[in-house]
Amino acid sequence: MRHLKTFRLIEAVARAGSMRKAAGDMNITASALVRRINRFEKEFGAEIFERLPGGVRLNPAGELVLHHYRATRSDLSRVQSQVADLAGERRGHVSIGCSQALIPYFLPREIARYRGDHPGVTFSVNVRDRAQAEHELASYSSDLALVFEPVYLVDFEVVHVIPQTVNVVMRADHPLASKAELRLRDCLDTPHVAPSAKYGVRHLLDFAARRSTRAVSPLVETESFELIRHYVTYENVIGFQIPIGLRDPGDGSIVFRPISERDLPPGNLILGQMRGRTLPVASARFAMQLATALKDYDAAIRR
Amino acid sequence: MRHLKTFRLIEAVARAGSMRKAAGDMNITASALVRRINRFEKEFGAEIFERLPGGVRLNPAGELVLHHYRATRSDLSRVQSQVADLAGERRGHVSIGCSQALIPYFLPREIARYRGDHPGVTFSVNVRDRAQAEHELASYSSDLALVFEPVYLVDFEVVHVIPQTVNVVMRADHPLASKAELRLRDCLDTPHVAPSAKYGVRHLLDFAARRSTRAVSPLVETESFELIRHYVTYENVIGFQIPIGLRDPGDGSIVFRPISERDLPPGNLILGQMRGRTLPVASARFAMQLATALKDYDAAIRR
DNA sequence: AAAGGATGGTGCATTTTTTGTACCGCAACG
DNA sequence: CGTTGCGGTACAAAAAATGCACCATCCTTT
Repeated sequence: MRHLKTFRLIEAVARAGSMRKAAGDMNITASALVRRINRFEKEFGAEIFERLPGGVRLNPAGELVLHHYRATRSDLSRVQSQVADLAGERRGHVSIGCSQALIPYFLPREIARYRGDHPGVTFSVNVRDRAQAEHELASYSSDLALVFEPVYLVDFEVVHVIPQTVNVVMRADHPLASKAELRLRDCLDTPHVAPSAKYGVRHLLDFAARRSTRAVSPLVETESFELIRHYVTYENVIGFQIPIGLRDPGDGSIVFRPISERDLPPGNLILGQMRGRTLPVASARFAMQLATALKDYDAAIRR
Repeated sequence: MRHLKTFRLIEAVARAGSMRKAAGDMNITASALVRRINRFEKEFGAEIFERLPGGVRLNPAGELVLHHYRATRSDLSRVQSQVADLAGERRGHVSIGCSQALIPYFLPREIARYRGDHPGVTFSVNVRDRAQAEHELASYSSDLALVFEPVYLVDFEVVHVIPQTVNVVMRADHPLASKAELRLRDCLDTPHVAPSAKYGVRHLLDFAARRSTRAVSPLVETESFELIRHYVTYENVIGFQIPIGLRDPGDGSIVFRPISERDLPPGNLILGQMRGRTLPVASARFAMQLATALKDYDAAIRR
């Protein structure tokens, strides 16, 4: 779409922080770019950039314009995919920002299942912490977010939610493995590995620990749940993860046990989108599939 | 905004039903227009118009594109007015589609009051029946609708609602003028003037009459409530209108009496906008003012 | 303090894009 | 069976966007 070229340039300038750099990025001359920007500002009726010594920066008006542009672009591609859909082509693209727990089992299975029905649809899947995931929805960088314990920004709209109890992960020969359900104090008294503060699991643990005037003091703190899952097989300590990110290998190499709800209320695993946005058909349909899959999963682990 | 020129052309073609006519309307050559449309369809990836012998017509994909364009244009002008607002200029434009009852007293007063605070803001006010008013919201032709007994299309979002009882309008020397409240049967037994079927007042009357196996049989049927209001001063018959469109002149030339709620439930006077749309600042602010004005008005006529 | 380098901005020639003119093939209509 | 109006196209003219060389300004470095 040629019409939107100026907006792409504006976006490039905002990103680069300098017209000359942006010109280089977009393979045009600085002069051409400067004139486009200036002409746009004149037509628009207001300046979009602050001119600073050493570069430019978006002013508040520019932020609004950029947001408008992103909304427009997203809506146009929605229209395109909708048209392709009614032409029977069933193509499109779905982009998801999600928590790490969804990466190993849940999302791959669901994506594969969806692509089984609609081979023309492509996906981008990116791991994001809960704040990032919501921010990317607001900037139209993602269509969907599937995150544990989101921070609930204003533009976040819940599509589906299931509760998830934090589980302890450990080797089968760990002393705590014999119990069916663990108390929080047992976990805190035992050497443990934990995710860093920006993750929902840690947030719940910290909150519950504070309530009993205790503290989470991990011997290894990491941003990677994959590391946690593997670390407990190398040193006989415990880790934490939510059930949807876990699967019993069956060989007893690792087991997982829920933490009692008396100590730690279940957190919410939430599928969300940007408030008020009409998603492209493919994303909307995939969101529906995810919602029912989450519902079925939740029903399954409760029986 | 030059970028949106192609869309304006598409709109013109859709309206004219023919490329050559549209080219004339837009003061360009048919060939230029044809190429723009064709190039757009190629870039967009689908045809937008059906080519018929004798002209063209939007296909479903084209309807989607046109809708996208209108949404984009509306959002851009919203951004512009928002920018103007944060620059302290307080200018903008508000367009309203409303029922006739709002024309003589309520809207002029509210608009004048608003313009007292914000002289830079301009208005368009158009009388529309309830179906039209809602349709114009959906096509971004109006920002707000203020209608009696709307038909409630899917995209209609209620901002504020107050009940309004249908009143009988007549001269002070009419036999029915002596009663404080009228029964429906008295009205139907008396020669009466009524609005045509597409208006909410008539809809309520018809509905109530059917319930008592009667019928509204007006001796004059009109689309103009102004005519009704004046007609009853020339021939001693009764007419109908809702209170917000009436004001006691004080000289006894006309009086109005409510129809008993036992016979005719109050209808709803509703302020609405398009669902999910972010209005320009001026329109949003005026909508808030209207909402409180309606609330105050309703409280006043109840005491 | 002077020099150097990077920034946004501008005049002018050049290239790319868009438009206008003239024309074609086609279908409906009288 | 020609006429009329339709969408579509080749080619030249007009218009717009771009690239190049250059300027004034500011900050950093020497």
